[in-house]
This record gives sequence, C-alpha cells and structure tokens, in this order.
Amino acid sequence: MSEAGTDAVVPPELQRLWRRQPAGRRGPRPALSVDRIVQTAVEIADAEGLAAVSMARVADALGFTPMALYRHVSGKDELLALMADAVPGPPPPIPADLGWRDALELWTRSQIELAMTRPWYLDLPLSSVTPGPQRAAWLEAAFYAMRDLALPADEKMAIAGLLAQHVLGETRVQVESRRTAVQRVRRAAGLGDDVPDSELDPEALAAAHPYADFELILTRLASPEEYPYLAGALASWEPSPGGEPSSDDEIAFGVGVVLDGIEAWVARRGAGTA
Amino acid sequence: MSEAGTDAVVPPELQRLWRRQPAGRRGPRPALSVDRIVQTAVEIADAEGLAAVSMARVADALGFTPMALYRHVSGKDELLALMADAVPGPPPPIPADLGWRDALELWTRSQIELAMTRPWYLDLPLSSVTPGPQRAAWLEAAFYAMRDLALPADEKMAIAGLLAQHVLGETRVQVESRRTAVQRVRRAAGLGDDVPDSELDPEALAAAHPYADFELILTRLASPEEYPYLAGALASWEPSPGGEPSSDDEIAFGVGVVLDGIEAWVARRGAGTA
DNA sequence: TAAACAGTGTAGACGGCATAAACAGTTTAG
DNA sequence: CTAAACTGTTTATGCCGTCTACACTGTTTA
Repeated sequence: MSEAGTDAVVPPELQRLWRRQPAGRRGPRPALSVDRIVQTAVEIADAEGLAAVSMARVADALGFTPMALYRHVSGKDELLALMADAVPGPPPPIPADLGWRDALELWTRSQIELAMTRPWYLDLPLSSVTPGPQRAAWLEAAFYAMRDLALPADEKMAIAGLLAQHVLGETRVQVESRRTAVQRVRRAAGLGDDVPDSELDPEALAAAHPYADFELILTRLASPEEYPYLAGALASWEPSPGGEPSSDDEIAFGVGVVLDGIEAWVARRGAGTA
Repeated sequence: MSEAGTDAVVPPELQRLWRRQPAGRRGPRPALSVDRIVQTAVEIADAEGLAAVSMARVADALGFTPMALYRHVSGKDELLALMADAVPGPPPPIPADLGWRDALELWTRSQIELAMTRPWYLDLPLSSVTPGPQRAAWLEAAFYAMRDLALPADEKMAIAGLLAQHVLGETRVQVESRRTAVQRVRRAAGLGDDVPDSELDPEALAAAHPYADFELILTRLASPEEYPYLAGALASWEPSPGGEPSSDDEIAFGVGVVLDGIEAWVARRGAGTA
C-alpha cells in the first residue's frame, strides 16, 4: 500500500525514467516500449549523429507511426533525456584496494573515454540534473570511491559534480577539436560533407592539430598590436619534442590538475586517510 | 598586395567572423549587415531564449525577408557561431598589480557571471574552437594574466583551456539547477510553462534546491540495496549551518579547487614568481 | 557612354520537423 | 456484458531552414 501511495506523488516522467510502470493495466498489450524506443534512437544517433534522430525516423526504424511514440514518451525532449541516461552504461567496477584518488581518476577517465566514443552525447541538451538509474549508478560509484574520505556528504557531492563537469568540458574540447580537424581535412581535400569520417586520410587528420587556425587568425586577421600577448605566445610556440601533444596528454593534464586541487582541499580539511 | 594574396587563403566564414569584408564592392550598398543581424538575434535570445531565434524571426524583426539574411551569413549554424563570439563582450580589465592566480580568478569568475546572466549562451552549439575577435580578446587577457609565469606557451594555453572548460561546466550546472528549480516551483503552483520566470515566487525558488529530486528518487524509486553509498550519503546529509549552500559558495569551491590544482602544477614546474 | 557583371533583396516553393485531435480496435475491471 | 482504459493510426497544422529563379542596383570595363 505504500507503493500506491508513494507512486501517486512521483511525476510521470520520473516514473518513465526509472521504468516504473504500474502493473495493473487495461488496454491491449503494448507492442512498443520505452526501452525499445530509446534503444533504436541511440542506434540512429550512433550511426548518423544526433541530428538524424527525429520522431519520424525512430518510429520508422521500429515500423510504427510517429505518433505511436507519444504513447510512451511525452515528446522529443523526454526522449532525449532518456537517451542521456541510457547512454553512459554501467560504471566500471572499482577495485576495492584503490585509494580514493586513483579510484576517482578511474571513474573520471572512464567517462571521458565513453563520451569520446559517442560524440553525439555532447549534443544532447543536458536539460535535467535529475539522474536516471544509470547516472545514479555512476554517482553511487563515485561515493564508493570516496568511501574512506572523512568528508560530509554535500562536499563529496560537490567533488563528484566538479569531476563530472570536467568530464563534459574535456570531452567537449576533444570532440570539437576533432570535428574542426575533420572539417579542415575535408576542405583541403575538396570533399563534401557527405564523405564519411572513415574515408578521411588518418595521417592528414593527425597532422591537423586544433591550434592550426590560430596561426592563420593571428597572422592574417588579428593585428599583433591588439593581441600582443597572444602574438607573443604564438611566436614562442615551439613544437614539443615528439610532435604535438596527444589528446591523451591533454586529458591527463586536465584530470591531474583537478585531482590535485581536490587533494589540496582534502588535505586542508584533514580528511585524508593514512 | 600582401592583403589580397593573404585574403584569398582565409575561408569566407572566417572573414565574416572577423568582419573583414573586401572593400571594392560592386552591387547596391547593402541595407543589412552581419553586425545588425547578430545583434537582433542576440536581442531575441535575451528576451525569449535561444529557441525563439529563427531565421524568419530575426529577419522579421529587421523588416526583411528571411532569405535576405543568407546574403550575409551562410546559414543558421554560422549565425549561431557569430552569436557565440559576440555575446561574451570584452574581457574585464585586469589590474596590473594582480598576481597570476588572482588575475585568473577574476578572469574565470567574470565569465561565469556573464554566462549566468545569459543562460541561453549554454544552449549554443559550441561548434567551433576557432575564436572570433571577442574570444580572442578573452584569450589575450588570460595570457596577460599569466605573463609572469615561466611556462611555455602551450602549457599556458592548456591552463586557459582548462579554466574555460570549467566556466562552461560550472555555469551549466548552475543554470540547469536553476531551470529545474523553476520547473518544480511552476508545477507546484499549478502554473503553465507560459508564466514568465519573473512572476514566480522568489522564496519558493530559493527553497527549491537542486538536490530535492534526489531524496524523492532514492526514497521512492531507487532501492537502497542497489545504491547503498548514495543512500548512506543521503541519510547523513545534514543541512549546513545557515541553510543550503548558495550558488556563490559552489562557484567559489569549484574555482578554488581548479586554481589549487593549477598552483600545484606551477609549483611542480618551478615556474612561480617570488 | 554602353554593356557586362557582381552583389542585394524578394517571391514562392519544398521537404522535414514536432505534435495536436479524432478515431478504431483491444483488453481488462466491475 | 458493459464501461473504461489503453494502444496505435490517420489526418492535419504550423513552423522551420533553405533552394531556385528573379528583378534591381551600383560599379567596372570596353
């Protein structure tokens, strides 16, 4: 009886997000389900990007009318929110003997890697803070990673939030710079937008580092008088030994810096473990 | 002559972004300009959100046909990119006597404040890494802030990038949690989506803190067995003295942690100043 | 001075999009 | 057996970005 009583309070979109459909039903058994809809939407996004995900497209892939989807999902916004929770998958198992810092690093890097294999994840309007089952599982993993830290819950939450933010930011930068590199290579080769990424020359892609536009801009468009320090930076820019820094290096830098900052905080609070 | 020669290499969308239109023209003098278009687009977004910005809407506000815009802008994507560069405005003046850390903090916080007054900024597809004149000016300011730091240019760039990332992430969290709070208050009051934010009860809004959904989820939807650490965190959650942490506190936490991390990096590189 | 031409704005149309309303069929509750 | 609840379909609306063809206006050039 607490079931029915509590369910009444939970808004319907949350019930759908957590897949809590009331059991006693009446009409015909549905041929469609939230899960099937979300899954094919994700497949379309994987194959052709988020822009290709439309109600009509998803319905078509399932062999239904567009309007059929609306019986299971309140609209496209909700579909996107459902995709956002579905996509990250379960968090990686965190070895029990890992210290909080290593554990958090694992947690963070897993997310970055995940998002980078699904670039369209960043195109989702991260509309809601409210977690679904998957994001809750990730959060659970973060709290597990910090279980030995003597910090109040709200501070742990802030730390997890900070790292999650960093994941999004870092991934965005990586994905964007890859996109512009792709674009540049494509244009240099005189190819259209319809050529798939896979056919682009991987060497040229590796060479097209993201700051290439910078030089062009600062030499051709921006006067050094207006941007003296930027111009100076460009002038002193020296190719690092062994070529441009890889994206791995950049990711390691960001994660390391943020974790250093967290470590400083932990130390200041005297919350570390022996 | 170097002018013409170089201009030929710069792609047209970059020329528009930097407002470099070739001088010697032929046809009738244009009644419209990139600047006017971008400006009214920004005005519409300020008033009604980014979703209200459509080609037709912008053209209408200017008293032109939708297609007229396409003479000055290659399409909607480019318009959005132009808005992205136009919106941040000039960076704040950085006092010359500020140390690098304080200067970077000023730089970072200014951006956060700016973005929070223009929530739709986060809705923009940050499609391009390539900076326009305004973003270049912000970058210039960052390099100015770090002028006394003995670090190679690429590391300074990485630091600026990390902070810029953090700005986006932090602002996103703030804006989103505000949006969900607004939504919650609206629903609680039984109001529709058409009620403007300004008419919402500010007290109720302040009370609707972003983690409110958490409790609901963990008590009604998620079993504590599946999310033990999360449940534990919720159980030990104690209202901090003086109410929920304000958004100022949260922002300070994030910026502080990241800067601590950067400071650790700088110290490790032995690049700090006396 | 006249013809060629590049550039600017307009008119109309197209296909795609999210979604609203009305309806017919199906299963269960009473 | 009837009423109610539910699922999927049909049809239609209005908005969107953008393509094409066109008329007009200045400048450049012959």
